[in-house]
Amino acid sequence: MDKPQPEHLKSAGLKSTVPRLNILNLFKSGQERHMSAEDVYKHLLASGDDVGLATVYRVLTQFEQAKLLVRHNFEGGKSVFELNQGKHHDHIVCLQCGHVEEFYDAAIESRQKKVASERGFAVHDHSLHIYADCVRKNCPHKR
Amino acid sequence: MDKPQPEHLKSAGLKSTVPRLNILNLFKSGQERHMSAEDVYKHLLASGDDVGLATVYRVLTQFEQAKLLVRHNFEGGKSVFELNQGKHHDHIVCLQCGHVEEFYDAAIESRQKKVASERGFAVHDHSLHIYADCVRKNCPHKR
DNA sequence: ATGCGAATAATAATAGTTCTCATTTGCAAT
DNA sequence: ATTGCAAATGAGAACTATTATTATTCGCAT
Repeated sequence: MDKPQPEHLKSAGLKSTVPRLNILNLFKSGQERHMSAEDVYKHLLASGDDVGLATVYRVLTQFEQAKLLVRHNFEGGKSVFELNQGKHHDHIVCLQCGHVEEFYDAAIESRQKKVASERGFAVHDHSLHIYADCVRKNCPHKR
Repeated sequence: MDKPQPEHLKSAGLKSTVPRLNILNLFKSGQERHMSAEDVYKHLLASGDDVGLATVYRVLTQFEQAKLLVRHNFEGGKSVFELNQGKHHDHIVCLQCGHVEEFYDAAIESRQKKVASERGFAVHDHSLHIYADCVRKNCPHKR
């Protein structure tokens, strides 16, 4: 269906290889927005692309450095990645079903900058995760 | 020097044992505010208290559940604990020296609640970590 | 087509944490 | 004070996520 798009890899200084294209396309396909290394590995195997788990880890890290992906460290120890679409956002994670919802709040962002600069810090980065339950009895995000 | 204070353990429904008292007192001593399991383990061994690493992990988790301690998952994968002193706060972590500074911003807190409730989530918890550099050339928080 | 440096796959190794289970301990009831 | 027993501990094995090692393979400029 969708052809590989090596331009993004080349412009990131990465030579275009089969595993890299497969991983990038998996994220671009939009099937699942947030995936761990294990998730990516399983998706690729399931769709017949033979790949090594170590390669998945390496490529995800490279993509993070190339700013193609963003890494998140949610509770639970494992890193989760998502396509970097330019617009920063924070996350609400449902503790019942694991569903991740994104949000952006300008007021929160600007207060953070203020707090940090008042204390003499130059902000690199931040992570804001709200851990919550879907309110309704039948959690709408069952997996 | 400082006597054990079993009241806190009892009221948390935990029977007062030697390792638990030692760990609680270590945090209360205030020497170091933020410690990983490994940190706690080393401190205890260094002060002559023989303890098992598995016990440290177990007790830290129990103390978290009993709300005696708060767990933080900063970048880097390992959990860090601090004494729960009632007042919630967020953290700025200096990427140069690892120093952790605490802050509280009412505006950020209330915006978070608003964002979550608008989306039908009941907030359990949140974590906000700002990763930054101390602005000055000579980072004031050298370790 | 071919050669070389980079990338890969398989596997071993590591770090952080949890589990298992035999032994010990806290403490309530004698 | 002793005893009994459930709960807690310690030692090490096991587990999970991730990184390192290395021989083989691949992308791509020539």
